[in-house]
Amino acid sequence: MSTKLPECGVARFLVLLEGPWATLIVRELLAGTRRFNELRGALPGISPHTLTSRLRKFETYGIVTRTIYAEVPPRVEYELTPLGYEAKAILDAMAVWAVAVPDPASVE
Amino acid sequence: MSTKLPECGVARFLVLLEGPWATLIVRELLAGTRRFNELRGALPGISPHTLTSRLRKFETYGIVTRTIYAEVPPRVEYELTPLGYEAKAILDAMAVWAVAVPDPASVE
DNA sequence: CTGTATCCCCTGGGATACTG
DNA sequence: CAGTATCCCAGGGGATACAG
Repeated sequence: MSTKLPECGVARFLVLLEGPWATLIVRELLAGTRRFNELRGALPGISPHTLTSRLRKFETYGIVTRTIYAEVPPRVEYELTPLGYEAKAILDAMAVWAVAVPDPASVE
Repeated sequence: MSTKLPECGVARFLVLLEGPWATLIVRELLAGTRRFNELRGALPGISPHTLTSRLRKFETYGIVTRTIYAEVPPRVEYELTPLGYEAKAILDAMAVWAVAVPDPASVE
C-alpha cells in the first residue's frame, strides 16, 4: 500500500488482506483446496486479473500454496498453509460481528 | 464500495471497515474516548479529510457516537458504542495472526 | 479546535482479448 | 484450464486552504 501506516499488528493484517476480495478468497480456501476456476465460480464477479493478483500475494506471504499438476488440461490447486488456516477464527468473528451491525440503508 | 461482493458476513465487515485507516481508527477508540485532534495525533499521516470521512461512516453504522460540547474552543468526542467495542476481539486476533505471518521482504 | 472544500494521485478491481 | 496483457474506472487517501 502506498499509505505508510503505523507499525502495528493490525496494520500488517490490513496490508496483507488488502482490498475487498482478499479476505473472501481466503474464506473460500478455508473450505478446502480449490482450483483457479473453482474460485472464480465461488466468487461471482471477480475477474481473473484480480484473482491472480491476490493469489500471488498470498503465495509470497506464505499463507497459500500453489500446486501445479502437469496434466492436460492443466490443473493448479490452491490451498491454505497451516498459517493461513489459522485466520479462520478471525474471519468467523468478523462475520458474526458484522451481521450484528445494523444496515444504515434500512435505518435512514 | 462499487464492487458488488457476495452476500455474507465477512463482506459486510469489509464494506464497513473499508480502507486501511478504518480499522486503525476503531483500534484507537478501543482505548477510550478520543477527540478529533487526539485521533489525528495518534494516527500519524492521516489527513483530516480521511479521518472525517471514516468517522462519519462509523456514525451512520452505529458503531461510534459523536458528542459535541458547545464550548469555546469547540470540543467533540468520539466513542465506540457497545457494539463497536465488541470488535476488539477481532482486532486483537488480527494483530496476533498478522505478526505470525512472515514478511516477504525479509525473505526475498 | 473541528471540520469542510478542492484537486490530484494511486491502487484495487472490472472487462475483454489473447496465450501456453 | 489457467492465467497474462491492456485499458479504464472508482474511490480511498494526501495536501492544502479555508470556515464555523
